[in-house]
Amino acid sequence: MEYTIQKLSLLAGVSTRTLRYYDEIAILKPARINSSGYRIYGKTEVNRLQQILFYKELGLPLDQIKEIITSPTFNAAAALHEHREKLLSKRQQLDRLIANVDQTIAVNEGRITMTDKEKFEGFKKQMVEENEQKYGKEIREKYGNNAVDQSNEKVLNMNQSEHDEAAKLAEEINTTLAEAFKTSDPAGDLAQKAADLHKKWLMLYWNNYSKEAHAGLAQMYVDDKRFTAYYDKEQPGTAEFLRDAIHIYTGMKI
Amino acid sequence: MEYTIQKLSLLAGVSTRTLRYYDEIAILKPARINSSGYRIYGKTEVNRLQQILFYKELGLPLDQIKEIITSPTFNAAAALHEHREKLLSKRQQLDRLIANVDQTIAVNEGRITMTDKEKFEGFKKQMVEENEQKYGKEIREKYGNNAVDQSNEKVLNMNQSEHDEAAKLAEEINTTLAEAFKTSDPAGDLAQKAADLHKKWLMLYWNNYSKEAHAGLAQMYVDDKRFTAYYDKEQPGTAEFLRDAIHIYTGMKI
DNA sequence: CATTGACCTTCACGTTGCGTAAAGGTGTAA
DNA sequence: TTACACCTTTACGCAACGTGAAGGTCAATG
Repeated sequence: MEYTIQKLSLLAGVSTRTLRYYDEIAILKPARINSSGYRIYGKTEVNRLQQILFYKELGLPLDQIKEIITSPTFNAAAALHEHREKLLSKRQQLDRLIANVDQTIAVNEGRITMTDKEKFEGFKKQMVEENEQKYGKEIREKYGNNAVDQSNEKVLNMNQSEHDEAAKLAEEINTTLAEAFKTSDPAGDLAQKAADLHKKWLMLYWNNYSKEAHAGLAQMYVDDKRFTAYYDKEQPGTAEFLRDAIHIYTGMKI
Repeated sequence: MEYTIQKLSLLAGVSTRTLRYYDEIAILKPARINSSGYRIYGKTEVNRLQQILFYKELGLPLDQIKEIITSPTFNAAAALHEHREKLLSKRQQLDRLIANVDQTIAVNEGRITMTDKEKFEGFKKQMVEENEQKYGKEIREKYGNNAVDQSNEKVLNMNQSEHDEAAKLAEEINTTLAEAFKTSDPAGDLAQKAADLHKKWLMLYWNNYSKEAHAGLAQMYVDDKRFTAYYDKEQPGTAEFLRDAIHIYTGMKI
C-alpha cells in the first residue's frame, strides 16, 4: 500500500504540513520520491508515524521521540521514566496554580463585599482563607481533586447573600466561641453550639461534610500558627478550645 | 524612587530582556526616557510589574494580562474563571497522559518478560492491565493522586522476579478459581483461597490495600464487559463468582 | 486537446516569551 | 584617559507547526 502525503495525512489525522515538517527534521522520511517530486509513503512509514504519534500523545518532544525510534539501543524505558517525573511535577505546579487562581478569585470577589471594611481586617480574612486553601490541598491528596474543585467552585459561585450569610455565621461563631471559652468547658452547651455553627459555616464551603475532615481541620487550627493567631486574637487558647469542642462534637480525634 | 532597567530587574527578579520586551509589547512602558535614551521606571511601574508577574504566575498569557490591567472595565473575574476552567481541563489531560505513560512503561517492561508467550495472550493481558489502569483512575478520584502514583511507581519498579511472581500468582488465581467455580460455593474454602490469592496479587500492585477497594474492584469485574470477558473466558459466570467470593472474603458489598 | 480543479512542490513568514549575542553609546571612578 | 559597568537597538533562535504564496502535476471532462 502506498500513500501520497494527503492520503497518509487523512489516514493518520495529521496535517500535510506536519508530514512535511517531519520529513524536514528527518523524523519521518517518505519511502521514496516519485518522478514528479511527490512524497510516497509505504507501510513502514505508516507504522513509524503511528509510533511517533503515540509518543507524542505522551507529551514527548519530537527530538526525544526521534532518538527513541531511530536508535534501537536507546533506553526508551529510562526516557519514559524521566518523562513521567516531569509530568508529575507539572501536575503539582498545575495544582498550585489552580489553588492560586481559586484564591485570587475569592479574594477579588471578597474585596467587592469588603470595600467598607478596613484593609487590615481584609488582610486577616485573606490570611485565613489562604490557609483554608492550604488545608484544601491536604484534602485534595486525601480525597482527590474533585472534592476540592467542587468545593472551590461552590465558593466561587456563591452570591452576595450567601457571602453575607457566611460572614454572619463567622461572626456568630466568634461571639459564641468567646462566650464558651469563659466556661472553660468544651463539652458544654455553648462550646457545642460553637462547634455546630462552625459545621454550618464549613458546609457553606465544602460540598461533602465529613466528621473526619471537620476534626482534622480543628486540629490544624492548633497546629498551624496562622490559624491559631486568628482564633487566639482575643483570648489565647481559643483555637485549642475550639479544637476540643469540635473533637467532642464530632466524636473524633485526629 | 527611580529605577534603571537593571535595578528594576534585580528588584523584581526578571531579566532586563524581559523588561525591554514588556516595553516593546507595551504592557509595561517606563515612566520616562532620560536624555541618554535610558529607560527610567517609577513607583507606578513597580506596582504594575508586580501585578503582571502575579497574573503571569497564574499562567495567563501576556496579552490577556495586558487587557486585564489596562482596561479598567475589563472583567477580570470572568477571565479568571475562564482561566480556571482551562487549568482544570489541562490537569485532566495531564492525568490521562500520566496514566498512559505508566501503562506504556508497564507494557514495555511486560513485553520483555512476555517474549516467549503468544502475542494473543499478550494482548489479553494488556487489555486487562489497561482496565486495571482505568480502575486506577476511579481510585484516583476517590483517594487522591498520591495513592495511584505510588502504586504505579511500585509496578514500574518491580524487578524481574517480582514480575514473575505476579504472573505466577495470576496463574494460580486462575486455576484455583476454576476449581472453586465447580463447587458453586463462593463461601467455600477454594473460593476463599482464590479471593485470598487475588488479594495477594493485588497487593503487588497497590501500596495500600483496603477491603473497600478490593470489593469495589470485584464489582467492576462484573460491571465492565472487558473484565468479565477475561475472567469468563473458560466458564461464563466466573467473574460474578469471583466477585461474590471477594465480597464474602472482605465482608463488604458495594 | 485544452481546460479545470484537486493535488503536489518549495519557500518563507508568524506564533510565544523571551535568551543570547553583536555592535555601539554613556557614566563614573581610578 | 582608560577601564569597566551599564545602557541602547537589532536580530536570530527555540518548538511545532499554521498559513499563505507561487508554481508544477494528474486525472477527468467538455
